[in-house]
Amino acid sequence: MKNEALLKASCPIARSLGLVGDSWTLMILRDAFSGLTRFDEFQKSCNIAPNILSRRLKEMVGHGLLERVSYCSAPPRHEYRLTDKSGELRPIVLALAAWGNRHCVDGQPKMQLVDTLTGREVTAIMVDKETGQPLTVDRYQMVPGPAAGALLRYRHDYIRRKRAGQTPTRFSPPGAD
Amino acid sequence: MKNEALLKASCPIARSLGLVGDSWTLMILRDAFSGLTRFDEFQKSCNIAPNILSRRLKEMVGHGLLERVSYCSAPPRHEYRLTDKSGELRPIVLALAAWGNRHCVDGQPKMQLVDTLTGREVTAIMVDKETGQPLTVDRYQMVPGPAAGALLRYRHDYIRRKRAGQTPTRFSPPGAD
DNA sequence: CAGTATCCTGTCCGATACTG
DNA sequence: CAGTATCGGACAGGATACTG
Repeated sequence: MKNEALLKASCPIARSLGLVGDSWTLMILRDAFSGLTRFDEFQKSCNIAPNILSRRLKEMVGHGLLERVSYCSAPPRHEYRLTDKSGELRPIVLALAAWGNRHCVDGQPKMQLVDTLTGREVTAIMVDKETGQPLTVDRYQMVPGPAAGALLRYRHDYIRRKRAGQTPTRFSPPGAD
Repeated sequence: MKNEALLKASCPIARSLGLVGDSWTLMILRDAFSGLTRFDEFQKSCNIAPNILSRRLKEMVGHGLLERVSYCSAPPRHEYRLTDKSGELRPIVLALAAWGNRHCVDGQPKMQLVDTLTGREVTAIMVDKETGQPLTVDRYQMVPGPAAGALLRYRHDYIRRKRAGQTPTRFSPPGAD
């Protein structure tokens, strides 16, 4: 899937994936969340080729996921810092780690989320900020917003008909969206 | 990054990315979460080439993310259903959508998470299941677990020294992990 | 409909060498 | 250290045609 195509998509998930739907990017963010900031730290921790890392870091800076900050003038040295934008991805990456521990690891976990105040291992869940309720399928759903395009609306309608049991003719959304 | 390499990695995030660190996979899951189940539904909704979709669906079934269920015998027809494993990714994908709405969309949101009981738009946050506290950086952190390998431990130690101000020699972890 | 089979192209990536 | 430059191979992805 082309990155640029995703970035222009109408669905917010698709657009997000255009920015962070790449394994290297997420691996770099993982390291940044744990405190790494420098080129060779990322390179060795991720075990990524320097040219690839260079390209990725530039893209991420360009997308506002990292900030390139000089911390030494002679010789010139930079570090890559998280931004507010990428900082907000931290819970998502943590959730992915927890999911991986449950489903992709055999035996004991290799990394785990803890409450540093108590040392207790933490189970993270997503909740409605207002009510504190977990985001169950029956109650919480994505629906087309005010700016939704034709494809999004069509899909939502189609699914409602499908759920109602009237499996409709077939899925034939209007042109591009 | 090779998928197989990620799947064998020691870090749970890397392993998760080996399964779902691909844009098409996440796009298909997005559609599955919203209720689509059939080949042509995915194909048209994602606008993905049929051969690619076919490959992806097989991989996902092989990885336990989807289940292929026959719902009609003549002619033979199948649908792809979410599993428990992939169902647990739903909050993560929702969180990604919310992040995308905040940071990757200009103007009004195209899709939004609502409480279907009230119609109110929902802000989703990750919390500690026990305490209900949001996962702030200062209090909640990933640490090496009982089965952590050498690289994971080295990185964690290195970062602690780095945080303590004693920026140590440099990042040179032990060999593979 | 629900896919499979081919072919072709782009590009992502890894390896390596080089530089201020 | 913190990158850049170059090169070749593997593979993902798009288009298209075909089938039960």
